[in-house]
Amino acid sequence: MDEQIKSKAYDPGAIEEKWYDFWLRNDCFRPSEEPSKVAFSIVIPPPNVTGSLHMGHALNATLQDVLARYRRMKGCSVLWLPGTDHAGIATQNVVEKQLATEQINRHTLGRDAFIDRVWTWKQQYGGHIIHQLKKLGASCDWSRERFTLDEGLSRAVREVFVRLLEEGLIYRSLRLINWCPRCATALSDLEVEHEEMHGKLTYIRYPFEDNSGCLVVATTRAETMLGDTAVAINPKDGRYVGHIGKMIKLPLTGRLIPVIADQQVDPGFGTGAVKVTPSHDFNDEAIAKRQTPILPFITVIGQDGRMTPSAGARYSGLDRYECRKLVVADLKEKNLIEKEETHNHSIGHCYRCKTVIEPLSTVQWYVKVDGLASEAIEAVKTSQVRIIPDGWKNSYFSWMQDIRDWCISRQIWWGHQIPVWYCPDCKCEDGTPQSEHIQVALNQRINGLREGSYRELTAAGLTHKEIIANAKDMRVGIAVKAITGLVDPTGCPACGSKNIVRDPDVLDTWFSSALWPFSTLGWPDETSDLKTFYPTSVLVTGFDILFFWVARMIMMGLKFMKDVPFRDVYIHALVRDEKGQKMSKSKGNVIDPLVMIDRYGADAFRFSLAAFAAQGRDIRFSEERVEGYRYFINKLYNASRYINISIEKYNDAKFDTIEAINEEFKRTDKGSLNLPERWILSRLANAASQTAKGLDEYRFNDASSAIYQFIWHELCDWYIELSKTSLAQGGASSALALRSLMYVFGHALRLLHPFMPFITEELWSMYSHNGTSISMTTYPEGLSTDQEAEEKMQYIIDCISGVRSIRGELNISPSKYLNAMIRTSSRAARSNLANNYDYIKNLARLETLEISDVVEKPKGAAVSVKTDMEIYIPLSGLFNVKTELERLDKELKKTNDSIMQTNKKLRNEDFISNAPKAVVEKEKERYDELVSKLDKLTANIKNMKELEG
RNA sequence: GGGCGAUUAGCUCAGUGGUGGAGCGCUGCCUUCACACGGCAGAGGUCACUGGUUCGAGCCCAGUAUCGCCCA
Repeated sequence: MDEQIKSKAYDPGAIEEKWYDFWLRNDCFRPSEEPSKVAFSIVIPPPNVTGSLHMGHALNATLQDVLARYRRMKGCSVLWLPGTDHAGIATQNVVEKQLATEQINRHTLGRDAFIDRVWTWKQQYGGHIIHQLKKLGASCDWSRERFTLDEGLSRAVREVFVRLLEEGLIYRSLRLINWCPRCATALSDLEVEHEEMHGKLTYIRYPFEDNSGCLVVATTRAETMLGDTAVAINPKDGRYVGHIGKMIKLPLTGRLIPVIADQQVDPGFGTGAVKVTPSHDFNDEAIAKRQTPILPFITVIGQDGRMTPSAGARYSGLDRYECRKLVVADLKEKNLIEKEETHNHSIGHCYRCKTVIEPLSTVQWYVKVDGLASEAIEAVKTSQVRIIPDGWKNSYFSWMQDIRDWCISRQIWWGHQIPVWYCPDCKCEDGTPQSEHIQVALNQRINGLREGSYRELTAAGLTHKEIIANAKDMRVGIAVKAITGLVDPTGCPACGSKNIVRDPDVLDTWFSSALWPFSTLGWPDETSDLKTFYPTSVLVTGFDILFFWVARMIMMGLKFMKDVPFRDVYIHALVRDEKGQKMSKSKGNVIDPLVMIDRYGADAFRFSLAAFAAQGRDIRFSEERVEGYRYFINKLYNASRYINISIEKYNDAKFDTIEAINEEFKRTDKGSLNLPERWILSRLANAASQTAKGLDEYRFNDASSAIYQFIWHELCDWYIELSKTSLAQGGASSALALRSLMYVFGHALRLLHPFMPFITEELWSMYSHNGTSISMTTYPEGLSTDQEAEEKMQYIIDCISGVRSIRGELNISPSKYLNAMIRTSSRAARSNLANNYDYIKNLARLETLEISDVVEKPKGAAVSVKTDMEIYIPLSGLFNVKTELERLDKELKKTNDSIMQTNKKLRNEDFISNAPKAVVEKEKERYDELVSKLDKLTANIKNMKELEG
């Protein structure tokens, strides 16, 4: 026997790596080439290349692996494609921090050198998370691993961008966007998190130009008043209508601004008069654009979050919050502050760095999404894409229905640079040279200039090359025509100039992620992978990226593949700590999956995650549960030990292979088996169908609990105990029990394999079998249940439990063997009991057992009353009659309550006439059984009382 | 402000109109021959509240309360 099996406790650490290597060596994770097999594919939600495995990834990967292994065993050609995304802002941040320790920044380094640095970093540290997935047992096809900045994926991005641009679905626009002053880039609406903050509402007096008094406006951002270009009131607000058209002399600046009317002004907010800062507030921008002519935009806060020269000399250069304090102080001094109130309002923060975002007016690239979105809505409405659980459909629809155009340009360097060039030598439509609209900031002062338009720089003597080499940033006005193409242009197609400049921005990382389900399969080439595996079968992900990613993949898939990217979307819960709080580094409540694996083994950890994965919103993760499943594994391990030990002890000849035994059972007439074997085979069939059903419906908790219940509470608690009797009998009985153990246990291992790949492989390897790996075997299906065996066995179990119950409640030691008498009037029941005589005797620990329809009630016997069975245990003098009476009384009361309940139903004519016939019949049967039980209990209590008396 | 969800045993949670479940914890007995990471037996419930629909409601509907999430 294997040395390891002699140990009483299972040690996961010792074997997991061994089996993972084994699977890789045997190519277990590659899709099968057999054309007859049904394709099943999953693309992994690409984790951030800077990331390391957290609980969310672990849950996500576990569920995918369970599905992948399950489908593989079901005979599919399974592709689970792994990879990472380049995480533009996050990765750039990491490398910039590294540079800062060397006292340099990306501008001193230059764009190309900086990008080289990021690649170097990526080779060294990136994708760490991918290797961590292996610890979890993930059965990804590593030969197909992808990265969003790979050559192939970049080609897909280029193709999509160019086509959308040519179709007019990608365009540039000057408008307010969410700007993160720390990351120094634009963000999409989704990348802004709104958070309720305590703030102050400052009431400022705005004097009329004609000295006819003041209008009081309320604001939470006093510093923006420097950029006000109007005061707005609601045209229906009687308090103010008379003021419309009057001019206000804006304090601290002296600028004259009008009082205007706008429908959207809420008369209930503040004083009902609001200041309008079109350059720094989304609502104000809308108000400004509704006016004719539109209101002026004055930008007083710059991209660095500091005040611009337009804010006035006193404030220019100040941080926006410093400036707020100074503005309020200055206004106070002039007695222009009416009051300050505390005020809660929600403020947008950068989702990466949590800096308060600043709405800024800039030119950015957008995807026009309304058309794409309506098709994507249709795909879900018609169930071309199923969202599971379908409660998420509502969120999806409501977001998609009022979706706004997607800002895709980012002012960073790490990512897919926008494939657009501009020609400074051409003219705009209005006749101005395009070079005037190309604004360049230089790294250093050259020829006396630090920045200027391309035209100014060339006028100052700079060459095109010098400009490109020293450009720190470049902003191109929307009047300038975009040049694009699938290959980089070498000159301007209109004028032939070679002096073209490339748009410096890169695309939002989610732009490339949106293409993931087809770009990873080789698109735009028509590869065989694409043909075989697209659309993918299921996407497994968390709801936090439903909009960021899932919705966008559906849009892009429909647009470019003319088909949905996946048939099913299974949305799993978020993992929280046991108090229900989000795990975060700052709270210090993060549980590291690798620590869990280290402590309890990957199998126990995976099983916990699957068992936790009920279809809900969140999971409260508890380490205790993991520990519990480690105990389960130990139980399984010891069951295997028992079987191994038994094979050695009772089978001198070489034991058959698992496959041979499976074949043998296929041919065996079930009627020839003993009851325990028939029963456990039936229960196995039940467990197999429950487990498969759970997995088919993405009910991972149901699937895992079905197999758990079967292995522990049916196989171990009952069948293994029953088998000891058979084994001890020797001969045919023993041989049959051994084979049954092997058959059932082998099936249980296969059912469990998708959840617990390591232990099942380890145990599988200890038995003789033909194939290489359990992961290459087939998933049990088509097993049949045996109703008769289940009923008969239940009767035996009730009988054994009845004896144990008496023993337990009267505190009789298991070491004491008892004498029992069973009375039942049913001949079939008596024959069932007689046929299973030894099992009952051994499991109930009986010295003698008498079965009859006319048992004389012994004096001083404890009794257990079942529906059509009474069990007597003569214990004269060994037990307290009073205790026993109490026990019976309790049972009597319970039975009585049930009778009342049932009787009430049966007396109800509406129930009899309206309920389904089967339900009524069942209820009647139940009533009869209960009454019979009550009679017996009453008789026994009477008997007992006589004894007492 | 709009929307979604939750409320079931001490705790964490399943529950699909027809006899309320699991894991952990708790109590008692037991070193029993695969496993004390174990076995056996038990205790523990106003299914948040109020109404309604139904022969029948933890489940469906309406409202209330509390908590949570998403969007603005």
